[in-house]
Amino acid sequence: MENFIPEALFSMLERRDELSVAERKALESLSWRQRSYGDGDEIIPERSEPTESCLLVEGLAARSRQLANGNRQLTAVHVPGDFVDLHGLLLKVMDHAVMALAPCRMAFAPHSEVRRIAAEFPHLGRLLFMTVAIDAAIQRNWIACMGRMDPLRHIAYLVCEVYCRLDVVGQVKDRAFDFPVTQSEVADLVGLSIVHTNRTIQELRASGHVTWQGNQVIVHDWDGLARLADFDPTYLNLVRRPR
Amino acid sequence: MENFIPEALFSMLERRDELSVAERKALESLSWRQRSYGDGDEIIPERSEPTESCLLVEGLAARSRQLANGNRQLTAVHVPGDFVDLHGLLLKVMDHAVMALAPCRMAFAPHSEVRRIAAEFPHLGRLLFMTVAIDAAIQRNWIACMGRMDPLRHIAYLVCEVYCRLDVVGQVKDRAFDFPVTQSEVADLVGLSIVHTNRTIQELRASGHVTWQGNQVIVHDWDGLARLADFDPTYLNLVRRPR
DNA sequence: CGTTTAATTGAAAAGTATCAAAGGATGTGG
DNA sequence: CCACATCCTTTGATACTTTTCAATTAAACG
Repeated sequence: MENFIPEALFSMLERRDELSVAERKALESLSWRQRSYGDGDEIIPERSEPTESCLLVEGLAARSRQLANGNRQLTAVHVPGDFVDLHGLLLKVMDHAVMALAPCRMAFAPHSEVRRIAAEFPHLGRLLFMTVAIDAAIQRNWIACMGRMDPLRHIAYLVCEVYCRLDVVGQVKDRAFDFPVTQSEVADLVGLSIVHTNRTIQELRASGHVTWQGNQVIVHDWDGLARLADFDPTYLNLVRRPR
Repeated sequence: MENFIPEALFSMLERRDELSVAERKALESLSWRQRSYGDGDEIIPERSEPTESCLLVEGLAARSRQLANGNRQLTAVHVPGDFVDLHGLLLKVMDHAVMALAPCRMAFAPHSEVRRIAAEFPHLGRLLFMTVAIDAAIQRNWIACMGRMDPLRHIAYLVCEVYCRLDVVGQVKDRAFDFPVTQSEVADLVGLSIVHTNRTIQELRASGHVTWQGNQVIVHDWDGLARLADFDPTYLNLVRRPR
């Protein structure tokens, strides 16, 4: 893939710290390989041992864990700009799968090269690993949502988070964004049954803070929604500062 | 603190990869500062901006998130050897607190020095950031437990995980370990009410796989317990290989 | 030995899952 | 353009799980 420029990754990182020209060039210099996936496709299988890190360029993806009882839990959502598989670089064996929630374009770069630029540019390396730490922070919040929030607030929180993360990469227009997931997928995100998820989404609509029809979500009243969900974006680290 | 040797950290890392002499020396050379905490003490406050990373040397700690509705959710347990606050190095502002679940001894090292050795020894840096990725993997599993497992399996899973992690640092003897947490804390770990947690622990005892009296947990039938919890330790990355 | 904290129990209320079915939207082939 | 199939959303009713409230018992501590 000649001359692939990971723009969304730049947005994601530069929202948190400054990237030097050399660092940008280093990221561009990786031998990126691009590939597209259809809705529901498996991007990285559970138990596989990837040799490339992958970056979500376009679309929406999720981490998925299949349980013995047949249930599925989605443990993370990924938006364009997310370096989805740095985890695999550090951990070797996938303990979960990565799947496309919608048609996706992914860009892959060899672990060896990522390791090399991380060693050569320690600050860039820290920024890359920071994205892993941000993923961890997001997951901690999900744990809190699942354990101690009622379904209405939990789903409201999900909307707030996705809104903020999509906004970073310019995918929110006029307080609206595209969220191409079925209610069954939302159920697997929040850990509820489909029926209860449906009723909760209706309740959220009735609260008046959002319109959520088909794949489009419009946030009419951000402050009210954030208050409802007790949403504090600190954990997303949307502050530009030396790291 | 002259000549502090982070033995538990060595065990933790060497269980995953080989440490060179230079890397060990680099870790020993940090200007460690040690401090003790009592049961329930706050080690790192929410919203603080730590300038030191902290390592749990002895005791048991947890990450804690306080919600607006007054509820508390514990999002991680930490055992000796865990570099609890690398997150703070990468993320700057704490989005949660770290607290002592039992009397703890912590060792602190300045972020600047940790950054320096990570840059100077890229492989060691990767291993340190690997611990963040392992924390993330653990949290993903917690999400799956909370969302899609019934309480009995969830608590069984917690026992399996703590067992494995304490075993890495030599804290399991004769299939038994010390687990100095109240049922109210277990409730905040798994996201259930105290009453239901109590009943579930009784159910777990009745299954015959474990004895859990006071602070001592004895696992009589590891295979049975792991089968009950659908526990697969892959995500703990307990395999020694180049990373 | 009294005081406090933690563990345990019972019963009622609230929340959630499951089952079964009915609408709605979309896409295909005739 | 219609008939049909498919997938998703929505609804109602019932069974089950979990929380909450209110006590009681047990253990730890000065």
